Amino acid sequence: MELRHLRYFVAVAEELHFGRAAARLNIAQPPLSRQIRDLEREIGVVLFDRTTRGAELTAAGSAFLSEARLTLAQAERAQRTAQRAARGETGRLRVGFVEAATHSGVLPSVLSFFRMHLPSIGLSLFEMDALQQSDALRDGRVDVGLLHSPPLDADRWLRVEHVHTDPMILAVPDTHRLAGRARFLLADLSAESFALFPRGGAPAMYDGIIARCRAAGFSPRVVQEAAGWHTLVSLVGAGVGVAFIPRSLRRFKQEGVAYRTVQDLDVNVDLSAVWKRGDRSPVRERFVTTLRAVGKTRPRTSTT
Amino acid sequence: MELRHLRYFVAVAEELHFGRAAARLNIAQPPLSRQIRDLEREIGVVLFDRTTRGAELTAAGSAFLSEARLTLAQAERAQRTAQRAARGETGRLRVGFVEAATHSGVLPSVLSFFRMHLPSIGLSLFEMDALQQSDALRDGRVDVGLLHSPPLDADRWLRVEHVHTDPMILAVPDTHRLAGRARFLLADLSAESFALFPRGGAPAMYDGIIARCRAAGFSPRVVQEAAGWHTLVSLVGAGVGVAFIPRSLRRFKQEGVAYRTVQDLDVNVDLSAVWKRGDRSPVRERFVTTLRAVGKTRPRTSTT
DNA sequence: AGAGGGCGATACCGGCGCGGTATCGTGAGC
DNA sequence: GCTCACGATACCGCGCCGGTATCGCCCTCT
Repeated sequence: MELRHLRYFVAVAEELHFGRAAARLNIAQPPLSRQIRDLEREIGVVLFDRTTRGAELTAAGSAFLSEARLTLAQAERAQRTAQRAARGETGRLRVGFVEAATHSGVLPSVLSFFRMHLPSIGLSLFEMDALQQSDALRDGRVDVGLLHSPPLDADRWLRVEHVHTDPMILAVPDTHRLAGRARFLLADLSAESFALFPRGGAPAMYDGIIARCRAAGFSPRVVQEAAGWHTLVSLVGAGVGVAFIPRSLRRFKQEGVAYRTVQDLDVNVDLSAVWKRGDRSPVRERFVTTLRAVGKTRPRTSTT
Repeated sequence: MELRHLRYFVAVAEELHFGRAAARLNIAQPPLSRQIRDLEREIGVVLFDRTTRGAELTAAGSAFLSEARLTLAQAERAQRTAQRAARGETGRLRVGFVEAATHSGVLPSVLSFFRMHLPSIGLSLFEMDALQQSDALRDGRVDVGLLHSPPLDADRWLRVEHVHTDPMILAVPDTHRLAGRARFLLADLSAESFALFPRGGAPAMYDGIIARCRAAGFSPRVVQEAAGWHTLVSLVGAGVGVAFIPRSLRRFKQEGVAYRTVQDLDVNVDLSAVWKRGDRSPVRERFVTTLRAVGKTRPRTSTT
């Protein structure tokens, strides 16, 4: 039995007339008669009572008709589903992301876009640091990662695309002498205590900060390491010292903490998407495309 | 797209290996590769990533797989449904019947048999007299009728099959002189008042009764006509007179009514099934077959 | 009652497509 | 670097689908 038989059968069942059905199917009447006969022989059931003025459904034919319609509809749906999946309009995507993907507004924007325009895509979100993302990508536990700086061997097996940039600013206790000054330079921080993220999470950014400080004539005294930007801000609020944080965190108001721009810092917090080389998943491509569009529009709203 | 494509696709998706899938399908590998390629071209979607060690599903292929399985299952179900309908194991049957079909036990037996062995057949029951059944059959409102005597023109367009026979007995008020006698003859009723069913409902039976009475030397004095055996019994209970009823109604105990056998009455209440000539409905055939079987076994329990 | 028309079935033919064999291209593993 | 395994490609033959011509039947109309 083939779908052709079902299509022909439904046509005859609807017309109750072999000639008209054949015309509708753009074939001649004799082949149609033969196909119906073959169908009847194959399933071993007489589907039509042939009369001299047309054809009428037998009880079995009637039962078969509704099931045949369902089958054709299901075949149609199968085709459409595959096409939608190929266009990345349906499916599932597992995303690993660092905290900054959230408060930079990038991830929330993408999520709301997907919920709005691609509701039949299921997004699974996993907050993890850069190393965890690397492992998860390798093991196939996530399809795409959002992190600050890609692993060192990224070129070998990953594709990386820069998505978003946030300038670094300084968080200081609001009782701190610098909180009272409108503008100051990196060199003014030479005597401060710093809370800083561990180098492993984003080596390039870490090294960039250290290099700028050395250029300003000092080596920062790190009194506390902590992963997570919010944690750093909390440490500043607790009086541990000052901390470099992405500018988008300014929206996070913390008791006892003021945010200040360091004029000559010139270090950025980058956000990049990474995925396996050769991954042609349309949903992943759709996700990255959306990230790209969001990265273009986001900065105006999130960094002002 | 044909079911063949889906069958082949599912095989490859399950084996993830064109060669093994081809072996399972009992075809060679190259035609299989071509069919899959044709399928991909037709729906415009790449379903497999071919590698040198086999094949793996793309995201779209994965989405297509489950839908393709559903389609094949639905096609299978369509076929089985038609076959079951052809064997009369599923479908709907509309039955017209006279009251006696119920209390003779014939209809209840068939109903319980269907409920037990053919639960997926829907039976619709319509109590109606012989004339109504004739019209309903003609209009296609019912598929089969159960009545006492078929319409006069039955041979032209109906098939009739005798199903059940019940001897006629007499219902008398229990205060009646005859109620005290163990045995009596038809001639003993010559002076009685009779409640009788209208001739239209069962002409043959009516005429039979009249003829037997005349043969016994009298013409019955009908004081009340009424359709429905239960109604006749009620009239007897009300003292209107005596009435001929089918023996199976003895089970119906009515205040003030006694049932007696008239030794030389020898009139039967027949029950016949009727349906349209040329109706090949398997469910109807199944119904009549069951009636036949029940008619064989019923008499022992219902008429004793 | 006979002729005609409409319908599905049958007979037969031609071309396409399915499935076959032979072979190639390629990537992985020893 | 050779070999092996796998899918792709090339080409062929036959079966099946769809075509035209025609038949047989039954209903209708005159």
